[in-house]
Amino acid sequence: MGKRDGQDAPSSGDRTRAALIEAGLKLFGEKGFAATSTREIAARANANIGSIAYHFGGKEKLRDACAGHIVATIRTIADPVLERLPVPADPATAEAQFRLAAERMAGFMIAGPEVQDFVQFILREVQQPTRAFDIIYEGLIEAVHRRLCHVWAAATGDDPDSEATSIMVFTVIGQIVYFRIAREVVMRRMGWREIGPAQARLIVTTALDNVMAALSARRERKP
Amino acid sequence: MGKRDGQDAPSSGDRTRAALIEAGLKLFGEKGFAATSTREIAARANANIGSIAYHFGGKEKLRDACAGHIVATIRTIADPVLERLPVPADPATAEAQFRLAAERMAGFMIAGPEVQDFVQFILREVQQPTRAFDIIYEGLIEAVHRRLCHVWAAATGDDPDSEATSIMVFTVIGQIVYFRIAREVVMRRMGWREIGPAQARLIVTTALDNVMAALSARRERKP
DNA sequence: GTCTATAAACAGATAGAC
DNA sequence: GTCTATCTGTTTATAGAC
Repeated sequence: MGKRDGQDAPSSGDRTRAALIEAGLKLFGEKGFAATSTREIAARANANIGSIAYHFGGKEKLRDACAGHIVATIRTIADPVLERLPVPADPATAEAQFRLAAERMAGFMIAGPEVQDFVQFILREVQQPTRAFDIIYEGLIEAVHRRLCHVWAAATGDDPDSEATSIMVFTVIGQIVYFRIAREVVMRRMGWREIGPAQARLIVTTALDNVMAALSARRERKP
Repeated sequence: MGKRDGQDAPSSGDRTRAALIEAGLKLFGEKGFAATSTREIAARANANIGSIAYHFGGKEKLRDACAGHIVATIRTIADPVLERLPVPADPATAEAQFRLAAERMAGFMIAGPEVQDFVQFILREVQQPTRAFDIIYEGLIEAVHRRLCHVWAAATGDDPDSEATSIMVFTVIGQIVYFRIAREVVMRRMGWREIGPAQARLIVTTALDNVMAALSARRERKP
């Protein structure tokens, strides 16, 4: 049943299971958990209502499974750079790596439509945490933030575990995440009909200018 | 009936109406619109279920009324500085005013428990706009952002209506708003049990350092 | 494993007594 | 204006046929 390793041909049950997770992810992210009915999820997954109880044991446990799927998918891609790549000792190299990481995160958050479902699901959990939040926090958010703290510290000479460094990194993340959360506000105020590549570039450039200005200021203060 | 001016003693109907708005504001902000039942709202307001239909015409229109109440309440306090106070021509004064505005906004967003219900309600609308979002955007968000753009422009010499200025101001707002939205993430990562005055001070100081560094960098580039 | 039928609880809206 | 009773539809969960 696809439980021994990832090489078996997916069984019918596995396919239904995956379709339910995908549908749940999309709908929970789009409309919220309470506003999404199990009927709607089953319909989108081309499955029946009973299958949610059969495969997961209920609506809430489907949400947990969605969180697990997000963590597993992203870590498959990100683990090499998140856990194994050494933090550069040279400040200039660390700065370049921090810049690159911020750019990647911005691309992920603002533009990339492939992972839009992931981002919306995560943001809802961040704003209103459930058990699914624990899964995402422990499996993803903490690792990303910790990594960024160490790279930032290598670039500035600060202590990677200090409160100041942690908060500083959060302000960087905040600048990026805000444009996803307040997407509608930004579009309306700017008169944009979408946040496409051109708009994302302006946003990322501005945010990175801020980050680099803060980084320089911090380095000058402590030379 | 309290419709002629604001000086009449509030009638029984007015009191029920106000209690329903307050309860709706709180519950919609806390749990979300879909997850909140009209029965729950009526119970919290010490009113009956029928009163929501009678006073507002339904659950959705109660949400609109909540948005209207937020706009009216905040503008009563903020209008003098938002609309009537002239933008300072002197860059140094403008900078000080921008700094003060950012501090106020941070206090409002992060600490102030009096308006916590307002903030949570607004953030939900921002993330998933309904008709209530239109009310808040047009009555509040646009005015605040426009004002900040003009003060920023006076401090830097930039064009207040340029895209660059608008986005720059959004990155400032984003740094502050993020700590409210991702409150749980920050608390968990920092090992904080609350974001009280001491924590808020650290956050605001860090964010303002960033803003001031960006402002200086921008001014040096264009002297 | 899939799918249908149904149970039991709950939703929002409304009619009508007071 | 308040409050109760009730209508109509929807919700999740489950039992059981296939």
